[in-house]
Amino acid sequence: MTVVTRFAPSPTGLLHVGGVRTALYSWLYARRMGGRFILRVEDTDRERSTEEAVRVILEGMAWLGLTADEGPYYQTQRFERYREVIGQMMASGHAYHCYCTKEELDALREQQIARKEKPRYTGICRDRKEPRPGVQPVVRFRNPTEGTVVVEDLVHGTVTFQNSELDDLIIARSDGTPTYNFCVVVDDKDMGITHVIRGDDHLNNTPRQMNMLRALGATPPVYAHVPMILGPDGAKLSKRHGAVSVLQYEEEGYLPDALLNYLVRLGWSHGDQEVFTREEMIAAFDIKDVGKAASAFNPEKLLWLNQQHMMRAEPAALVPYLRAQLRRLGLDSDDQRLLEGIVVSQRERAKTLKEMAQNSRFFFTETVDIDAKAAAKHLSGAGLELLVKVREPLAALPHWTAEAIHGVLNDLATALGAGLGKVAQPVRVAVTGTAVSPPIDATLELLGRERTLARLDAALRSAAAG
RNA sequence: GCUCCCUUCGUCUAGAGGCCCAGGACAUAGCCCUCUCAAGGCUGUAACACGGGUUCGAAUCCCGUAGGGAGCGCCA
Repeated sequence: MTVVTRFAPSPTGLLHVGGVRTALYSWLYARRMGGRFILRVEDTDRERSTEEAVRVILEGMAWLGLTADEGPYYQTQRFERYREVIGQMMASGHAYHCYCTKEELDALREQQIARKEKPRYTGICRDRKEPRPGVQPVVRFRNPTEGTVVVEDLVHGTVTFQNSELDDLIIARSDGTPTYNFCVVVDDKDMGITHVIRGDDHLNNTPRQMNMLRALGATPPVYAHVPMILGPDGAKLSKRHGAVSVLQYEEEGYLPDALLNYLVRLGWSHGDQEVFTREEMIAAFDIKDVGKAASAFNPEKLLWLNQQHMMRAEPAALVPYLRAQLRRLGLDSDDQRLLEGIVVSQRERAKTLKEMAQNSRFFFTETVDIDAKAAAKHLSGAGLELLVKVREPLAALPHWTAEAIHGVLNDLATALGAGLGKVAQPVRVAVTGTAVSPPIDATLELLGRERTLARLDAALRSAAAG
């Protein structure tokens, strides 16, 4: 049997890492099993659903490369179908009209809470034959009153619920629109979902959904309820910590594969392996290995993984991401050799592509502003003399390569009886404006001879002027 | 309140009765490497929530306790 999974977000808030992880697990499982992955937008709550949230879902999934084999489907476009199924259930007696008013139900709930009981609908209208004048009824599902519902959950194991704990939930509001738990059931059945992988906040909904599925003559799918993600502080994900749109991570310069890698390891592991390519994830992932406990989001580890992915990637593959970040800084270049060179020399000193772009500004500007502290330390008397001494041999180099540049600086250091640092730092400051950069030889090669010499001259001039 | 779920280093996890005085990773401390910053290497600090059982033997099985979470809506 072909595995069919789905990701069914509701566009009432922005897609964040919690949602992404359940999407990832569903996607991975489908890929691993050679099945299909469906995207379904659960937008039945027209009040709270927003276009912006839908956009983030679609763009976020695209950015992450979690491509769906089917969809996106929208529940708001399936109302016809839901009405039809409600009709069937009414006809078969699996559903009935309930004429209790909201006020009556609220009162009932209050009484139950006062009595320290679990608030629930008691089935007042179950056997009602006549309509109640002036009240638009809702439709309720007639839940079995006895026996148990057993969920064989792939992550939690066997979970048993008593039917007596379940009440008759509303499947259609008085205005005729269907409710969430009902739509899910109809959709999962119609779309042939074989494995429902979702947040464990839905575990309590599962027995009702299974009962409805059975009432419709369907066999319930296999369920896997994955734990939620907590903020770094161990509390529920908040706006302040982690509950931001996934697209925020793109802006911050994270690689989609790194985010996915981080998320897949949050609650799942495969031996001691920490870094996974997409293919490795697919090959190694099994929903059965997912842990049961909620886990805290750790931004530092994400950062580390992002760098690991940058260091392992094909440099050319990172160029488009780097350019996107550069453009944000108002910089750009189509010099592929330069961009790849920057990637190679900067990726071990940047955790994100944003940081890489920021650290690489000096490659793209005509001139540089020299950091005052760095100048004071490295461009004082001795430093300036070095700039003078290094200028001529650099200008005279037949081939402008890192190797040749290294030779010049090394020879000079030897001649002065000093370490390479004595020579490299003044040059670095003059040329990059700061005391930190990739190795000086690689930096100069990428920068090019003209700009190197021009910056040495500029540094000497401004020192003379100042 | 009721029902359901969860509990190994600060964090993510390995561990399915002896291989564990608990392993890996991030973070953190120290050292090494070194032209800066990194990256990398090495070393260290650091955990089985608690209490009872079962067993020759328990992080692993059972029972409680505590703590955390979710659900209980004409929200999803």
